[in-house]
Amino acid sequence: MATIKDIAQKSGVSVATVSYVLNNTRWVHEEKRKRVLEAISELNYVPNAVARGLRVQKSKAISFVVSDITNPFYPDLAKACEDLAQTKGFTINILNTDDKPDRTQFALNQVREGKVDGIIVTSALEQDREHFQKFMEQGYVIVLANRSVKGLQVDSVVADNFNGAVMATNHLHELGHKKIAFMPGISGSSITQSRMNGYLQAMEDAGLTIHPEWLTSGEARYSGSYKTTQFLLGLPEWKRPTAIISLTDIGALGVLDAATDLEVSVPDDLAVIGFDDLFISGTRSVQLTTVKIPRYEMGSIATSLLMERLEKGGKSDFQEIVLPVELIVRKTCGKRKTEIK
Amino acid sequence: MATIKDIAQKSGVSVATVSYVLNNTRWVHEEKRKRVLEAISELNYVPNAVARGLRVQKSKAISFVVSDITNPFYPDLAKACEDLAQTKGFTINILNTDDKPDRTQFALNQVREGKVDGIIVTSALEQDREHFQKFMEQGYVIVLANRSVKGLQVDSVVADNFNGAVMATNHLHELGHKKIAFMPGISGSSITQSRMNGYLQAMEDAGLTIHPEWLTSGEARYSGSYKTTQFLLGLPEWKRPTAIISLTDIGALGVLDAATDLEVSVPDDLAVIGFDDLFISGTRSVQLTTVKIPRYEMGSIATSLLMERLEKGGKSDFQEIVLPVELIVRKTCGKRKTEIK
DNA sequence: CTGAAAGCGCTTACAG
DNA sequence: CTGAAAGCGCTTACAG
Repeated sequence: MATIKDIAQKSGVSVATVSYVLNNTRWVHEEKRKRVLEAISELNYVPNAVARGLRVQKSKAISFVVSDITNPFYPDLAKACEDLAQTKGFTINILNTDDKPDRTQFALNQVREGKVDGIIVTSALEQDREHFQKFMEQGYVIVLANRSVKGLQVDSVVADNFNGAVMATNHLHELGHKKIAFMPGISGSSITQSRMNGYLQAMEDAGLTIHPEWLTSGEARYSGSYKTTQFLLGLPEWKRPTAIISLTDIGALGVLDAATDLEVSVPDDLAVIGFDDLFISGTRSVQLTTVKIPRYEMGSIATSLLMERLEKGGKSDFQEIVLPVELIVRKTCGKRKTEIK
Repeated sequence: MATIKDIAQKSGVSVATVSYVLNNTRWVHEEKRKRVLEAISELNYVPNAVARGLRVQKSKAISFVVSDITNPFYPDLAKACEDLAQTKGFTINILNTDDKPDRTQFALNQVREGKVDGIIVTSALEQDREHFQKFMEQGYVIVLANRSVKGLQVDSVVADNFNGAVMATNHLHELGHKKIAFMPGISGSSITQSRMNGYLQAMEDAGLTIHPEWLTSGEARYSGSYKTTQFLLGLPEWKRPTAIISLTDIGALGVLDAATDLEVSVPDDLAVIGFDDLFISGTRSVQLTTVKIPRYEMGSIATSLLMERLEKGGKSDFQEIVLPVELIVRKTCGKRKTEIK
């Protein structure tokens, strides 16, 4: 592998000059410039990014931290991140945490080690607060996407989860439902919290009462939601929900399948709403009514925030961006008001 | 940020000694050792990976190159890659190519720049052959997963696509189908090629004739497959297929939706088989019969192959691993033989 | 307009 | 058992 030294020798200039033409960072005599360029192409030279990184103390890489890239919610975020990062010459590292705090710590370490310049975390938990706080105090940069952390001063972008849940609940209420269950995900996630609050608020505003069983977690995943639905549908009729709001579309798929297996028909006997609007949800086979979360946009904005922060530095003027959501009405809630006992 | 020098000073030893205790690479007097460790924890020191990387000429990172991480086929591969890489202390870079050759070139450059030690490409195309060849001749390491490149000497892992297609075709034939269409994806991909060959072979063995229209591409995506299905189903009855093999499950979803919209019922009037066995395919709403591709295993093996090659080096003894596939019979092909005209 | 040299933060022969 | 020093491949003040 040729190095800058080889190029300098071959073209009879100093390594400094080679560096200058490489980076176009100061005027070089045309003649020399040409010789350098020739040597570069002849020796098939490509500058070593690690050496450069060490010298300028920048890696031109960022980490994208996610609980599980296998969850169809996240790839869009990751894609957006890469699309944008790439235009700025950044490379992206992906890191699955499985929502385990020590994996998140590991992610923070990547920037401490200088492997990446900053980090986007989509899997923040309440219990990460102190670690993030300390991390930022040390001058490292982080931006939160998707999940936020209460009381933490940091750049972040989240969906308007509260209102999404309000919209979902109201929609069901307008359709005549009174027994509406809300199926939360893991605790410590701001998403569960905000959506639950929206649901609670809307239920109260509608004058509807809530049975504690209606708040049983489905872990936001397929199988958890499947099981919780079995439980919910097995409740005595007076408190058996006629509608279920699932924290995610993937969870809603579990709800739908449990209903199918129990032979309760959707939307006639059970209405279901998800969150996310995954590709699959719009498919003829599924036709799930759901609250659409603008994932690509979220990833894009998170990346911009990170880039900005990387440029300007500092620990103030943090931005918290809340993206509007949209209720996508499809076929899992019924199209018209039907009498519900 | 503390450096190794700070630690050396604070604990009154040489930087060499600090390095040795850090890496546990030679015996250090217990006393000093303790002082070093103390200094490290007091100053919150974490070694700079970039400096280390420059010195040892290894980045401890690999790239995972994919056409589109947003395609639900790939995250499992990426996850497997990260899971395994992580145990070896490697970090993983993700890179979407959109099947554009220049993006693949860009990926190769990451290793030329020393940003990563090697690269796993899941998006290889026939037209990449020369570039890969040259790349490997320069001593860089690459392993192919999912898609292979004919005539290229390289470590690789692919599914047994030929037999998968044979199994799918035979299954349909046994069910009584004679007019079986096969919907290819993009050209240049070994997947389309192998599966098409399997289909062709099985059709011939069954003594079935093929109309050229039956080989119209669906681009392996939802909308392309949707359109191609409209076309196929619009053919005059004597050559309208009664069964469609889609190159992917995502494509099969498009086939299914087109059928629904055209009011041809599955499996009664149309049988469909996909490839992949995505999570969604097993769902009650879909119940797609499909050829299962062991994605996680594939990602895992690709990563092992890369790690091995990184350790032993060399340009010989390349391994080509072919993973067995499995036909998962669900509901889109009919359960029993029905008479088909 | 251009070059010699310091230095980024490590590891690792080499010498003692 | 331990340290001084070279060197990985760059960039960038500094001097001319």
